[in-house]
Amino acid sequence: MASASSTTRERLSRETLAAGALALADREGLEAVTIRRLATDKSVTPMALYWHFKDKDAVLDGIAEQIFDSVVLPEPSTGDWDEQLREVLDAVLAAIRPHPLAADLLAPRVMKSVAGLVLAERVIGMLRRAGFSPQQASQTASFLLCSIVTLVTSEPGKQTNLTAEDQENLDRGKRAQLASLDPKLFPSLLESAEFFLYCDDEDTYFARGMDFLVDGTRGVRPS
Amino acid sequence: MASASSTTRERLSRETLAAGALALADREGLEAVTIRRLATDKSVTPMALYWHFKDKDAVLDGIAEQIFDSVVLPEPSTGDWDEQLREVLDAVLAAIRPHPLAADLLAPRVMKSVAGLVLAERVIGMLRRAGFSPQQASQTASFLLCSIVTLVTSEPGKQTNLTAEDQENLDRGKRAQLASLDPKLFPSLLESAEFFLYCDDEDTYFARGMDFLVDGTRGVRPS
DNA sequence: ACCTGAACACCGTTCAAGT
DNA sequence: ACCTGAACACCGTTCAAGT
Repeated sequence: MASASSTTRERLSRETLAAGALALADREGLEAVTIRRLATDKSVTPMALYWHFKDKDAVLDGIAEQIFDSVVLPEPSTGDWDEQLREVLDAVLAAIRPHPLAADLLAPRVMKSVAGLVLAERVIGMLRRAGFSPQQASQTASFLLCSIVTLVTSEPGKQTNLTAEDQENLDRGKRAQLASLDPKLFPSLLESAEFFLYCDDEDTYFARGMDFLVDGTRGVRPS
Repeated sequence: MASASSTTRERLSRETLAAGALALADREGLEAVTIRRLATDKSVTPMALYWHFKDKDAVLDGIAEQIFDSVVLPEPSTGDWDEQLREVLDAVLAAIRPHPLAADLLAPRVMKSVAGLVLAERVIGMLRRAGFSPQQASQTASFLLCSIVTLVTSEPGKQTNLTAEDQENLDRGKRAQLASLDPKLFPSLLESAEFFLYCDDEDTYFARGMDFLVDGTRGVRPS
């Protein structure tokens, strides 16, 4: 009977659809996230999604929301303001790192999920207590989130979702293009050529990024 | 006769098409930049564009190239490395600021135009002389460019291209959403609410952003 | 060299209708 | 409440053909 069929489709829900969308983005990139693709993946008609989401942008909101939900904010510590900032930024980075292909959705959507709001409140509050004005605090907080996204999305070698051989071909092409440059005109570029293609130590890459952000924040801190 | 007609179409060229594409992006955003739209704007068939550009991505490359071309790099000065860095970053910012709706194209395309390569060489060279390793120099340079783009694209109130009234409606909605938050839970967010919607002084906003970037770079500088 | 015409395989979305 | 069918207005792109 129908109930025994292994292909019976379970009911759709906002949550399972959003989870499917995030998984798809992680595997194939944001361009692959389309209403029609999502529908066929769930063996359903495209229009079925419109019951659960207002439009495609709401689906993307759902992806972002899941990532914000995965941020585990540390307990407020007793350290200096810059140590506390570092701990929170580390938590955000940890949540975003698994999703380099979806991270671009986050910055414009902080205010559209409660987890995003909680995160923003946390960072802005910390900056306020560190002496920032409301305006500076909100601007700095938003810049910090954007920067973490930038670190994740522009890590050398991580911006793509190709097969190993396609990746190799693309790398070979870039290497050739760089190698064809005049060494008199582009000495530093040629010297660093390899490091545009891959990142040999991700952890120190991100650690340095975090150092940069905390130092930068210290630099613009009033008085 | 036809030669006297004011509507005679002049010959297409890669340059005029790319200029039209940039102007369109500036006016209506990147989503408006489509092969078909560009074609009808130039009173031509969509397929005509494929003579001048390999595909749509090449059109976007053309937009990015124009912005990179508009960067006027300062003469190498005799100041400290951080002063020189600041001067170059200011030049990049000045070139990107007029194009908030197209700026997202830049970061992945630095290596695809000569102006981009020249810019990258300049920054990486400066960082090398300041003591950065080739790897750190290239990573920092790429992060700096991304950050300038971030400053421009995420300036409060500038992420959109709506009519004045649509903008007001949207702002009213956001204000209402923020105002509905629990003041016990989101005190700092409510305090800064206005500053998510507009930026009262763009110049100091950008100046502080540049301070942040130079201080951050100082912070991660070796030894 | 430069452009057109017709066609294909995709999109998001609306609206009425089914259960 | 939840999903389908048919239709519309868009995309990018290929391929053969015109001048």
